[in-house]
Amino acid sequence: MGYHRSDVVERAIGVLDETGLEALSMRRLAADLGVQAGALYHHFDNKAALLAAVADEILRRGRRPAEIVAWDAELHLLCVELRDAMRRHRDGAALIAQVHRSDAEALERPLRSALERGGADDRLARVGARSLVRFVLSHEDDDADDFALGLGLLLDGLRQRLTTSA
Amino acid sequence: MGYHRSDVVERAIGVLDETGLEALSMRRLAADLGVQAGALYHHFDNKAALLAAVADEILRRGRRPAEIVAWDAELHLLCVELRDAMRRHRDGAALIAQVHRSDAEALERPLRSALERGGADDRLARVGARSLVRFVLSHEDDDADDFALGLGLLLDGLRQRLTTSA
DNA sequence: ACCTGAACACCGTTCAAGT
DNA sequence: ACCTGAACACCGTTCAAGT
Repeated sequence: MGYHRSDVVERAIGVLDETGLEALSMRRLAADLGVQAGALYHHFDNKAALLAAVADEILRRGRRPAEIVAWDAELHLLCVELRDAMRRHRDGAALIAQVHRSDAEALERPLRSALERGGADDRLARVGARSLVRFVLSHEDDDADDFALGLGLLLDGLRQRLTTSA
Repeated sequence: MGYHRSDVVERAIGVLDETGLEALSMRRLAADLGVQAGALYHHFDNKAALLAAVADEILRRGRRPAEIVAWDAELHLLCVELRDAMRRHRDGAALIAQVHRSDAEALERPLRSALERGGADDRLARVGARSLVRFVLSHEDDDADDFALGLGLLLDGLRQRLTTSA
């Protein structure tokens, strides 16, 4: 009766939604799966690796199909996509923020690409992508209008530096 | 031989600097003070209250004298002050961010005042202050130039909404 | 008033031993 | 290959009992 890595991840998402990030312990998850806590270490090096896999899966499920839009509209879409994905699960933002701390690259790359497409140099692309991702991760609880307003501040700041009056 | 609330806070800051937030446990702190862990609960309701007192003290020590400057310069100064205070201690940003989650008001109030002075309505003042505080708290590790650039994005976005072409 | 000692109900992680 | 059982080294919090 094989149970696989993906089963662990799915059950972890279940525990997350039911009881929150704080209660998502290796022991609790193992009990939920009907195994000893130690057994999980055959599938994941440690808890951080498990949480990274959970965050990955949540983001994967939230991915939208590619569209061809202007660079600033693309940034907006990517931020909304991230926000929606993390809000689909209890403590989703806290989880993704935690994982993001040790792997910022994955989350920021698509935003950096959009910024470079908009004419940003390396530094502005890096700083802009980072600011946007962190903005989204830290505003999970805000209502949609406040989120849009705050995001607009950053996007306007970026437009001001990138728009070649045309 | 009385030891007081303030002694606990000061030793907690010591432990923070020496070993980081993760190692700052009630047990570790108590051992450092030469008492049992339970004794700390005579001075603080729980760990969260202790951490709040520590964050308070760190911010208090970082406070600058009041100056009379333009609203946007004030925002800049407040953000730099917060950044400097939190960077003075190991995991300072993580600690202050944690405390900020359950008491956003205290940290955001001075920024909101500056924004209102600049002509912001309630909503823009609230959203702007929140975005700025969260920006600062999430960029502890960045170098000063990247911080200034990211902060500039937000400030420009705010100026664009508040400057009455004069 | 303040503290000890001891308990309660947890953690993440490791690892010999089993199948 | 995968899991159990048990251990190791921790947590935050409570509370009767002591001074």
